[in-house]
Amino acid sequence: MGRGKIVIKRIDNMTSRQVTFSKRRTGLFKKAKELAILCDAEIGLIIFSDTGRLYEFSSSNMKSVIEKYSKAKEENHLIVFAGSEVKFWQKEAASLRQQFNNLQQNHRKLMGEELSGLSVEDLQNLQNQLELSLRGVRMRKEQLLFEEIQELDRKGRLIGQENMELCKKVNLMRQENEQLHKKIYETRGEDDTDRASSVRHSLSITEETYMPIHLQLSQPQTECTNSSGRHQLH
Amino acid sequence: MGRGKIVIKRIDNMTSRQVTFSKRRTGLFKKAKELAILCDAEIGLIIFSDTGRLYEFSSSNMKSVIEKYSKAKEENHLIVFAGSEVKFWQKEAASLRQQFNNLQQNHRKLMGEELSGLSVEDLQNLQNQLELSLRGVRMRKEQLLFEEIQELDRKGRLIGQENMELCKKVNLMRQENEQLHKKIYETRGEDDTDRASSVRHSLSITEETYMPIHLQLSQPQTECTNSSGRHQLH
DNA sequence: AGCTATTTATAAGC
DNA sequence: TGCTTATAAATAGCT
Repeated sequence: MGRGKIVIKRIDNMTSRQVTFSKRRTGLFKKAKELAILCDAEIGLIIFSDTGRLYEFSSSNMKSVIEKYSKAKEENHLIVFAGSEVKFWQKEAASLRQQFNNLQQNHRKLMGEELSGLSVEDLQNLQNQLELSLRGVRMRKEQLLFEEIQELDRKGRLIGQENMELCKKVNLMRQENEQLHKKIYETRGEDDTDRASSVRHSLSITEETYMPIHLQLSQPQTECTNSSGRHQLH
Repeated sequence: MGRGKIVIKRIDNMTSRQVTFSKRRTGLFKKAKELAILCDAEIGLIIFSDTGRLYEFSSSNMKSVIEKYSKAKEENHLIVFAGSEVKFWQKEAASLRQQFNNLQQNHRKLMGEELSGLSVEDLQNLQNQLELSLRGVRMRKEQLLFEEIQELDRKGRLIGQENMELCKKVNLMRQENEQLHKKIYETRGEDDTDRASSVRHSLSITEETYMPIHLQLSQPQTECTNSSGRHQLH
């Protein structure tokens, strides 16, 4: 039906293939619609172009047509596609649930719950495991505490050194100040005594404040990691 | 295209509707096939007649067309039919896997593994839990052992009593025997001395064997009970 | 089912 | 992609 007769065979020319696709697709949809109306049929038509584009027509609604189709088919070769996938995931879920339950049972025992089904031997093994775990946990905790103490100690020393430096500076400055005061006293006589003494006083307070402070942290060499409440770390 | 023009509207006459359905259905299938071949398209066509009969055509295979359709669609309005079930189970499996992993992580910690990410406080909590579990397990074990000992003790006593009874019986029988021997001796004179003495000897051995045995289990009253391999209880 | 007059679809070209 | 048109194809009405 056209200017010339054609043979039904893939059209090689891409452009004319796409043109033909567009025209015939429209025609097909039109005919499908007509059939549905004329004959009261339920139709679902899905077309993927060679470029993967989806075109669809349904006299009612594609979902229901496909569902109806699946139902009509599953009597013969039951649940082809979806079924197998559903089954796979169901099995997966069941297996996971099983694993989970096993682990949970084990876990409960480790938590000291549900011990009623266990023999003395089982209980002994469980106890051994718990003692092992406990040792591991205690070791790890002590390791952490030890490291934290070391760190604090290091910081303490640094601060101490800084304090020393500051003290030295303060002393130097005090000496310098005193010499300056002397000079001022010698050049100006006695009228400025008040001011000089007040400055001196404030300096002496400063001196006290900057004296090195002894930190009460753990002793670096003796390295005792005794954390009985003395250090509130973390 | 026919002897007369028709309007696209449901055909009321059932016979001609069925005839038209048959003719146009054939035509539709033919056109669908042609489109698929000419334009390299993937087509799925599902038709239900008004009587519910299924007719289908697919250029490749209906299952794959529907699957492809579902995939293409699920981005928009999520998975049509089976897809929803699959998705449900996939979610279920994912959730279970998550739960399982969480529990496993917890479990590893209780086993004293993978402690590196924990703070001192976490470790302290873990230690407390383990100590609690350990106490529970030890208590349960001791309870079981205690019960077992009690049971053994009870059985030991029963056997001891049984032994007593047997001893009494043996003594009674021995006395009876001795009296019988006396009688025989008195009536027959001295010719049977040999036989009598031999019987007496065997009896004296038996007497020794059946003496009450002292079990060494826990002392209830004073009821000494000695089960060093001689009684295989339980 | 087959026939065929007629309508409809569409190939080719622009 | 849209329009035109000659022509192939589909099919309505009939048998």
